[in-house]
Amino acid sequence: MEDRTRTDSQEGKLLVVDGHSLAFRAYFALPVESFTTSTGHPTNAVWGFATMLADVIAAEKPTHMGVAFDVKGGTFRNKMLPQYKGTREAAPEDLLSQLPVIQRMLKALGIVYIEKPGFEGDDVIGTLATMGEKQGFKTLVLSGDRDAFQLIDDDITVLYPGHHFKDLKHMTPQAVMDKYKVRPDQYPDLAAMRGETADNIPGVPGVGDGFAAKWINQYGDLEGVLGHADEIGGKKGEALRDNMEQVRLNRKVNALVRDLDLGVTMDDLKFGTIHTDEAEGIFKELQFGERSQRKILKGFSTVVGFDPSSGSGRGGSRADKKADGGAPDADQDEREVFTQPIEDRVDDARSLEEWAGSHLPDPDDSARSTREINEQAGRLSGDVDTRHSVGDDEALTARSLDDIWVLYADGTARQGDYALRDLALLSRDGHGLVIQGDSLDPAMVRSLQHLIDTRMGTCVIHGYKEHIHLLENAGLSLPLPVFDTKLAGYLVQPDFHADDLEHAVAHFLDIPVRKAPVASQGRLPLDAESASDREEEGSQILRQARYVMMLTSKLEGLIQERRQFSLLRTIELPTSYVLAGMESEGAKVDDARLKNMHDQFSAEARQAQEIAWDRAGERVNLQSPKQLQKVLFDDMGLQPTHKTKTGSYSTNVAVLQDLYIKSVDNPRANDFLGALLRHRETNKLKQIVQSLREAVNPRDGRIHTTYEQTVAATGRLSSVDPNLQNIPNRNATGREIRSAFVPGEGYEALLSSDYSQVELRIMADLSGDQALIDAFKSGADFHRYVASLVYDIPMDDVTSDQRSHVKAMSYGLAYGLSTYGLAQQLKISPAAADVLKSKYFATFGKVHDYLESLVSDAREKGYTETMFGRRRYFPGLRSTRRQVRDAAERAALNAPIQGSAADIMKIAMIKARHALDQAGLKSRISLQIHDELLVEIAPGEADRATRLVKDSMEHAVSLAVPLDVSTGIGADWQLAAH
DNA sequence: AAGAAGTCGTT
DNA sequence: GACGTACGACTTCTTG
Repeated sequence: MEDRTRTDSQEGKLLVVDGHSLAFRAYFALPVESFTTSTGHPTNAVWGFATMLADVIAAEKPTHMGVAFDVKGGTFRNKMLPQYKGTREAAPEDLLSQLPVIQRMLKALGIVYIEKPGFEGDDVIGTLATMGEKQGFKTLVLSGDRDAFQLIDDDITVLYPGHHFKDLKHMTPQAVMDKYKVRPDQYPDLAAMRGETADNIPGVPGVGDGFAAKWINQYGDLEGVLGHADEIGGKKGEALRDNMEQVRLNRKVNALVRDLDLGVTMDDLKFGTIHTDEAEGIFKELQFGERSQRKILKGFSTVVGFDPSSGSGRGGSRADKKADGGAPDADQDEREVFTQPIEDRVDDARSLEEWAGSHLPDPDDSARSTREINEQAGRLSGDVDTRHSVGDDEALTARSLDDIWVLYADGTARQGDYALRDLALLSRDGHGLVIQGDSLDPAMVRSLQHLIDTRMGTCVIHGYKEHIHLLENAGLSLPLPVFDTKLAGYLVQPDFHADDLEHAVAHFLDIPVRKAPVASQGRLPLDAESASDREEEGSQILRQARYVMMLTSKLEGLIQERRQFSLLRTIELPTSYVLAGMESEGAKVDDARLKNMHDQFSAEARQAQEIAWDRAGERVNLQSPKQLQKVLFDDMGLQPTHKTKTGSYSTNVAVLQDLYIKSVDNPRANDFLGALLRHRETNKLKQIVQSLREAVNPRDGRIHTTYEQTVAATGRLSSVDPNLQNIPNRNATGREIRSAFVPGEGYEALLSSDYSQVELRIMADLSGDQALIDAFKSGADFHRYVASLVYDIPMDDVTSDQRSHVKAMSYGLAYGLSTYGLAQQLKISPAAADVLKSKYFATFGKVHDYLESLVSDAREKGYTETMFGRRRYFPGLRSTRRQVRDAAERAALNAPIQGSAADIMKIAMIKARHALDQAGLKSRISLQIHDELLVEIAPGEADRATRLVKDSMEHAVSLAVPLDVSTGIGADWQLAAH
């Protein structure tokens, strides 16, 4: 915390604390699960309160102090405003029970606390602060209640917790001006108009801080604003006029009383004696860790010169420490381990090696290199047997992660451009090394590479794929690490999305975490950064590395418990390696073709727009659902058919097409709808083409997408920046865009290789339904074959309608499709859909049983599992809300099927990459679109590459049915389709 | 500038 | 009263 202590006045420094608001904030900021005694008593509010107070006292060193509390029973405010704090009164029992404990603790620590019946803590605070000021004290008010802002002036500062409890904002007059654009004394005027959700005080609807401030500055104060309410136009003006009474009332309620008779003098607020025994007794009762106790006592004692070490002699600490004495203990009370690693420095290759020698685990017995990826892939050689393991989890698990180190790199990675900033190496003994990317000379790179190659078997990384890119930028290659906390976190909880490392730590370790400042995101050119900035960054990156270390112990346990180690090491990590390669290489596009398409789509969209505008009689924004609603349903008087989630009338294609058909008698509307539909389509295509063009890296004319490996809850990949997994394919016009994807220089063709009906084949395997298995083994047209079974007619007699109905039914199964949905999709009656479904299940009884069992198992266990042990949890299955439950059931039905398909494709990619490398081919995997691989083919390699890729995919796993892969080769992606 | 809502592209 | 999974991206509109 930076030192903001101003020159203290002669009289001293007074700290006034809003006990309730602070306890309240602490309670909600800290997860109660991780702050509970063994007897089940919550302690999070007490702990947060005590540590924050200790911090503030240590940092500000006040001479006098008082804590104010609210008293049970109403105050004068409730009489004016019955709903006042209506929401807050319902404070959870878990919090209320902690308030007396806090008061006991304060007493033991020699701190005065004050309650005044009929008034709030706020009024006590206002009074104390005023008293202090009058007597010449510098005053600090620690409060999480913004009403306190009105007290601020040159001598009174409010310490206000930011979004993260514990980073306190020093609210000075200037800080209030900066944030709210009004003076502190005007703040209550502003708050009266805005309202206060936390206190259940309604403001003027639609008016926030911004508008309130604007008006106050225009008219001077609240009365000025209300006096001129007539002059304020728009909805907000109207709302203001409608709520003048409420606002006046709010203003009365939020004024703090500053002249209560509390019966205390400043002398009473001096620090008393700390009753160490009593305090420690309370801490013990609360089961605070030893470190917490010391920290709290030390904080409070700053001001009275108390030495914590004298009073708290205690039995020996835990015996599981590492040999080298003073090193931080990795296993200590995790919620308060923020001990910064010891930061070491090296500036040449030799000292780097020495550092590694004395701090990192010993080199592995066999030197590793990127070849390990091949060893890993080697384990996948031959068919992987489905039931259901890609490795021996026991054996892998036996490799303990005790002796590990963390490699953490920081930098930017985007669309094929990668820049390493800093690199941190953190050892288990608490020593950390920070190396600036731009300080790496060739000798250091060589040392570093050697260090990495020989120690990757003990290295933990957070995000292997990203690290491959960053290190690649520095000329370093990165073999498989032993563990990846990002991937592990994803396997443990695939639907949790951590935005960053800090978020993941906060989530998995249940601790409050300081958010990394974003300021370092390259806003300043490097040379403009001061030395201290870089230094700050050094400790920053070590802190991140420390987080990775902390995550490792937690996640390792969870992964072992779930037996997902082989999933992580044999599928996910090698997949990262393959993806990194694909991202670096990118996919070549023919920009001339893209430009052509763009011009064409633009022209068509413009044309359609002209017609639409003409028929509408106004220049409606065709991309604004809101404006379209007005034109269609108000002006033209068409009948809306479908509502959106929020209750407005939908204007999506289905509706527009429906309206189009129904409006044959209304040429104006009909023309408009036709033009609108054409505009929708062409404009969308235009956008897609445009975004592709913008994504082309000028360095190589290629598009480098980023595959997200930890986003899709089912285990699939996703593609961003740009998304290359949703390039149009359904109709001819859109499909044209695929012709812009071409082989790059040195390559002669593209190979498209995709699985046919993987998901259905997985269902056949998992359900063991003999009829379905036979259908696949027959080698006949699958859907036709199934239709002939379902309708009990010869294959030759199956009509195209029957075939497509059965096809839709088959796919619908895996999605938990309702008969209603099926009927809609096939445009048949719900009754007919129902008949189809019964016939289908009569034919494939075991499929039905399997799907049922999937859901009931999930309900029982709480999760589903893929063939390779990828889990997904479904809390929604126990929801009392039907809609939520139904959705969860459908997802639970789909997850193991879609997820197993994803597992299989990942294995296939690893194998294909391995096979291509082994054969010494230049051809390379370019894109993955869930069940399709697009491969860039080098001259003369078409046949061999096709065979290797097809084979890798077909033999990724062996199921009860064969995996069928169809391939095609062409001069562009569209021509490669088959 | 950020977020919500609506729409639509893929598998 | 809704009614197929899983995503990413674009635009508008509102709010700040």
